[in-house]
Amino acid sequence: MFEKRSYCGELSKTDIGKNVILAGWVNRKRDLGGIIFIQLRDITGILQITVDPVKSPELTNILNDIKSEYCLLVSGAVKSRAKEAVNPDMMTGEIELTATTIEILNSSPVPPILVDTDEKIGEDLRLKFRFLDLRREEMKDAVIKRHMLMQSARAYLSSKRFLEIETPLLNKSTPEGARDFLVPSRINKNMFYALPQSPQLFKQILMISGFDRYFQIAKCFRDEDLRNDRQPEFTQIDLEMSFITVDMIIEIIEGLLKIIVKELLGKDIDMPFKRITYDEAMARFGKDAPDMRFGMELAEMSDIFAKSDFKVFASALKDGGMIKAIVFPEGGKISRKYIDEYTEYVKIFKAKGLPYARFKDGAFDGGIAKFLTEDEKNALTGRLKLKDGGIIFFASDSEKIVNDTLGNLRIRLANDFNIIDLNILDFVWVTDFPLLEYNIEDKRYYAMHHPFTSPKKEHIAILKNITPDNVNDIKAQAYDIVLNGVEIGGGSIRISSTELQNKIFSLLGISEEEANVKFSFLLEALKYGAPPHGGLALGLDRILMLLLKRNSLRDVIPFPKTARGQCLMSEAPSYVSAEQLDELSIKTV
RNA sequence: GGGGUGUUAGCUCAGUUUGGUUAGAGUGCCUGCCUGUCACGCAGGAGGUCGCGAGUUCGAGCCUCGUACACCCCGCCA
Repeated sequence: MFEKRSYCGELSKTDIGKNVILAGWVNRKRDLGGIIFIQLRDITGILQITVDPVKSPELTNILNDIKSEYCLLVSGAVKSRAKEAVNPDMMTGEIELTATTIEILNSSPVPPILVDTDEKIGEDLRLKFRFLDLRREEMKDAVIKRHMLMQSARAYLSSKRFLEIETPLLNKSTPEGARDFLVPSRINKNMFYALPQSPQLFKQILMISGFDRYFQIAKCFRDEDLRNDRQPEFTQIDLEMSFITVDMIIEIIEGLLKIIVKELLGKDIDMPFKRITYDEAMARFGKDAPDMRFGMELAEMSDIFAKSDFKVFASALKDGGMIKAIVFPEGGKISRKYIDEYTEYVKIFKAKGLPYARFKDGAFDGGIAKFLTEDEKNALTGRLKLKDGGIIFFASDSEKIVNDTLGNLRIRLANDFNIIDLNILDFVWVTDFPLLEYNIEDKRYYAMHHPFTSPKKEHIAILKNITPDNVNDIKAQAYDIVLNGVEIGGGSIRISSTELQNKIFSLLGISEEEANVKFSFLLEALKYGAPPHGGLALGLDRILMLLLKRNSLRDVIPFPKTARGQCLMSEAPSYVSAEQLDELSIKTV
């Protein structure tokens, strides 16, 4: 029977008259008394099965038993529907199957969540009963699109001479970066493997080994707190190339993203993508992942208010801070209630307040308008290209707080007033990231990307005289790819010289000894004719989330974790037996 | 580590300015009727530890405190 199975969603008018066998689940059953309809669902779609108890009395008993989510094997003839019975909203709405036999392959209790519903089901329930949730159209679509994405990435990269090579999941722990998930070694008492945060070191080794183009659809693990766009285990399309330039990498990735978008959405996207430097992104959008689908850019105001008597501005400047502003054009929509809400909102980013002023009938009004001098008003009007009805929001504080405040407020306003065209796919490269950043509390430098990132050639010289003040002038050959304001990937040209690598380690406060303990195999390998190389990793889950317009990574991962890192279905993580712990020489507290 | 929102029937939610008799709706489920439905329809019915634990009160779904879980945000995520 199963050998000759047809699929519900693949039958059409051309199959009319054929006898077919279908296997699937009961989506809905409609018992009209004299006639019974069963919507049968399989991976491809839904087909209506009709049964006439008068003509098929032998099916009557079985029909009484059949309920939602029963698993059935049905045989019968494909028939065209009468004109008035056609359902235009259904893919198979012109045909139906008149059942001659129905076998119940398995029954089902009343499902706790309805598969065929548009109603929003609580996420905890969906995760607990994921096997039912995955039967829902939305999830099924995500899983299928995920497959399509992976297949088209494999085909494309293979065609560009990339080899798919696996790297170990059981790795050495490296304290730099995110927290590692640790795996105890039974054979080596008191020792631990770490699950990879990314295959970074191994893919560089592969370059040195001469596999000059590598890719992997790689599972990565980071033991950090979760968000709607962050899971403890996630998937990267990871790649690395030898003998390349930043432009070459960018071109290959643009080609990859283009075919992915074409495959999943049937859309053509324009190439090449926009490019913006990190410094410009921070200046204009306040974020290193700018959402450029709308305006309302941040404007520098420090010079205009250099002599301001307004205490908030004056003290911010005196403390070495800055002043920026954004304009929301439809200020009339911003009621007192919104102002209060946003004033509260920006406190999240450590802003002390949210100064604002309205521009109406050629004059400033409300908020801090009364503190503005004529010169300041004129300068504001010009720089912000103020139009009637606009409202200006200011931030004055340290650069970080100012950018965080206005960068996030800008997005918040755009969302609250629906000014973003959600059909746009806005890809942008962010280039020239700083190589290092200085942490005031720890009084040391940290790698912005990772310690193997190459500085721009022309900036290597500055490394000798690095200070917390000029650290930002040293740019890396590092780049992120951003889609609609979300980072979907990043990479860099790597350091291929032992000498430079050691120099960077010393700047990062990693002693030669320490570096040898942590990265000995890479440092050793670099000596043996390491080719210039670089690469990038794309967040597969995030790309899928954005392309399918889902709000969370959990909606594009078949079996995701909750915000506390638990799997509500399998109930991982869990306690383990004393015997297991004994074997590993581990004591719990 | 910190902040916010939520938790009431299987599911999605309402629950009244201000605490007051027997906690409601839609849907699902069960029973009956129904030969062209497609969110079938009609009639009837069952279904509740108001997350959990304390407290205030004559009286708590509602107020207070604690706690668990889910989601969102800050920190964190080279």
